[in-house]
Amino acid sequence: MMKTRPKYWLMKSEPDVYSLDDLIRDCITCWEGVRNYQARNFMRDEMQVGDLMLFYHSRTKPAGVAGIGKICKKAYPDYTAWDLQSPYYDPKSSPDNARWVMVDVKFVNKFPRFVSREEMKMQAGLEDIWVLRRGMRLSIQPVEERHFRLIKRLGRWSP
DNA sequence: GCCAACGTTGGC
DNA sequence: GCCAACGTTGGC
Repeated sequence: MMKTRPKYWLMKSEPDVYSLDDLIRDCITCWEGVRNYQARNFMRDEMQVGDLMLFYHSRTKPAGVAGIGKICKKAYPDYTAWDLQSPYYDPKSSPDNARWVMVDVKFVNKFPRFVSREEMKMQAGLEDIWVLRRGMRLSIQPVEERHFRLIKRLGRWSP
């Protein structure tokens, strides 16, 4: 049986840098600054317009899922990589040969209940979600549909 | 702020 | 191409 493409994602952001509330303000944002090959490959090769993502707040207390966004533009070159002023500048990337990509994400929903990492760890059915794996620090992760459904239920999202 | 677990770099 | 050293991530 052929493995199906993931349609759900978890994307990490440090709220001090960019939070879900920032996305509410902006409505749409470009997800710049991903500088990890595995994460890039997920965006470049697998993400499609219409996919839903869990907006995960990392490096904060508490960490966890704040809400939902939707991929609204497929992968295109991350131009911050060739912007000398950008913290994401990478001399190995250029307009002729873009090494990094980004997607655009549109705001969908802020959970009525923040779903903390602690709660996720307690939750039966989430034992094998990537984000809870030991040592897992990938900033873009595929999420199984059953995990996505469970988390949006915990967040009391009823579209 | 500590530090374990990763990912990347570069000497050999 | 190995692997030690270094830099980063991110929970705690």
